[in-house]
Amino acid sequence: MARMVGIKDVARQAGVSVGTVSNVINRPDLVSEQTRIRVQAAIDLLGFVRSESARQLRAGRSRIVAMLVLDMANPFFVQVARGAEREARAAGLGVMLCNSAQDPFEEAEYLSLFAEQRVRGVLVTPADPTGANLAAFRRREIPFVLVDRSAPVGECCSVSVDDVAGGYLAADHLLDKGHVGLTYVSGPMHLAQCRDRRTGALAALKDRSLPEDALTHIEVPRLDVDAGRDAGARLLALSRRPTAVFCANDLLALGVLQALYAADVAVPDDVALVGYDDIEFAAAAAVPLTSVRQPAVQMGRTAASLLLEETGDDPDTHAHQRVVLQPELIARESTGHASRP
Amino acid sequence: MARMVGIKDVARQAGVSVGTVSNVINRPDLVSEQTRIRVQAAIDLLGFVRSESARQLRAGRSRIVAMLVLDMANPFFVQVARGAEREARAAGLGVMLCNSAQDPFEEAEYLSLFAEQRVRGVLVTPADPTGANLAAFRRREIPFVLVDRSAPVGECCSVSVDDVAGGYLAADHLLDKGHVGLTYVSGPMHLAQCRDRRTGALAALKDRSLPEDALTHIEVPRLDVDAGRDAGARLLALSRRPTAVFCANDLLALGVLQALYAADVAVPDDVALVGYDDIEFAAAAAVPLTSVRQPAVQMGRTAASLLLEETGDDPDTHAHQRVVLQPELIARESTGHASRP
DNA sequence: GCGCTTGCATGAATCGTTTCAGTGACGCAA
DNA sequence: TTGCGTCACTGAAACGATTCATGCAAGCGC
Repeated sequence: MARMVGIKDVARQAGVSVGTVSNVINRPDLVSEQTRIRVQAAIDLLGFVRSESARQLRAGRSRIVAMLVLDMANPFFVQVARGAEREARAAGLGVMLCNSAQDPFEEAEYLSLFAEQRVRGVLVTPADPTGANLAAFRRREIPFVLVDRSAPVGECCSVSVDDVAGGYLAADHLLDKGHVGLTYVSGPMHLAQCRDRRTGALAALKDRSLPEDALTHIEVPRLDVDAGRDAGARLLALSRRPTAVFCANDLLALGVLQALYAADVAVPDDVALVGYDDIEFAAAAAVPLTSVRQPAVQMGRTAASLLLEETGDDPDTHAHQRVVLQPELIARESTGHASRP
Repeated sequence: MARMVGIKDVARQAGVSVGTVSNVINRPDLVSEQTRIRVQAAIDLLGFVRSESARQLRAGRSRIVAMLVLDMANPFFVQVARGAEREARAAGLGVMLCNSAQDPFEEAEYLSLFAEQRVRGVLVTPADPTGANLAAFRRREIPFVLVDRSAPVGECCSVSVDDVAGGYLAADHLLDKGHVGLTYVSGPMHLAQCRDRRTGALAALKDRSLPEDALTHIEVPRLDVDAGRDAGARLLALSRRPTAVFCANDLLALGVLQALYAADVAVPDDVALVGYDDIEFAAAAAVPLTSVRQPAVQMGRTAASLLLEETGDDPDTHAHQRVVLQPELIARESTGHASRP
């Protein structure tokens, strides 16, 4: 590979100093029109591309923000990423998207990669339940924003969706349809997500004076379609099969739906089903899925813009914020049409 | 933000020269055990993180490979990315994943970002049908590998899947089931993908001495679920509704499936349906989808390893390769069980 | 004791930018 | 003419690592 052409080569070619070339690129108003044109011509002729590493070495930080998500196989996170990416790119920053796959070790690896890269900041949905990775990261003083998690106190910015409200919406909708009990299918309860949605569902029961045990609970170890199929099988094996099911996530719901279909249990006539996230595939399921929509794109956008503010030119005006967005119920066929007494 | 601690600070703290610190980090065997320990202690004490920009400024290239995919909302590409990521990370390289969203302009933006970053290389599924973006990129002499496309000649490496074979598999399977004609639902025919799969389907017809017009064709502008729904509506409106449908992509197939379901057309009894890619949601559809599986993860892995070879320590031993992987048919319920006469 | 090798450590040069104090040249007012 | 300000440009220092020629000391054989 031939030696890279640098700013010096351009300067020689155009017959000016390196400083002038730099000015043409970064502050063209300081340069006379005629020199500007000459330098620009030299740049084009030589095919000069400025070295980002050199400029960030000087600047002390890079023009990249990193994003670390839990599960790229879940379209929900892809949406969040899309929102964040759009916002960051509008501000002229590159986005480095990475997948921790819920593995705290991978997460740690990536965080130290980001530290070495001196990224501008990080958008992260933490995978490590102990918080040790983030604590270590905080020491490096690289700004980060929690995504889809709410921050403990005012230690950092966070953007999340009100999961209690979402759980309430889902349960309330099912109760509206006339069901008097429901089953909650969730992932591990050490996830705040899963806990909060259950809390919301319980609140909906309480508001109708239904007892707490009107909510049965099936817990599976992961939040994907396979786990949903297992949950479906367990549902079908219950002595009293529920008439209403609320899943902590659309992937689970799709798995449950498939298990029910395979067992010839009709949705929504025999069992009504509600998912969570409103991913595209929820609407596209053979029985379109009622789901709690999270403003995923907006979450990504907001997170990115908080990060941009925190890492902006006057950093001290920034106060950490805790943004909580509201979910919305999207009713579709999986919870049926008529209400039953 | 306090000044970053640099290698000089570590050197002072440990009472050695900067060169020695660098050696401790990069070639520990050149340093005596006792100095090594002392330096390591200083590193830990000060929380030193080496600056990647400085080292890549010296080294002339970065330790990041970029990956630019067409559509991150398609789980197929997410799988490919996962394979590539795993391979690259095993070699100690970071992966920067970006989404061109099929927009040639976005693609160009990203490619110049990569050039400025002096990335080690790029894995790319091109979005620009004219090839102008890549041609411009080639001039910068940054190695790249085409993913899910086959390279024109020996100009660069490429990894793709044999789409003609895939189309053949799909059509052959439907014909096996007793159908004597089929409809092909595809995206824009300027995509090689869509063309080749059709070619394969035609070959299958020919092998059974069926006429070419036994294949009808519905073309939609994009390859997503929405477009699939449209295609489904158009299918239903046909005067002679087909008994077998082959979609160029699972997203299309899911859309078609949903449209059929909404119109009370039974799958597979009234219409048999085959998708392409075998994404997770294909198996999870209410009628599990027969699909042509592409070895997505392997494609990513292979592409990454070709890139690693090309950018390795002795580059001249590298000859561009054109790897073509074979697809596989996964039969599920959407094409039914029994054969019909 | 001398020359030789070996093992460790040093410190300056280097990578490609940005930035900033300085240098001329020029016009204008005193 | 001198002094001053403005404009366009220059050239060198800095950023933080890696690398390499060099130095120094100790060990070894003769």
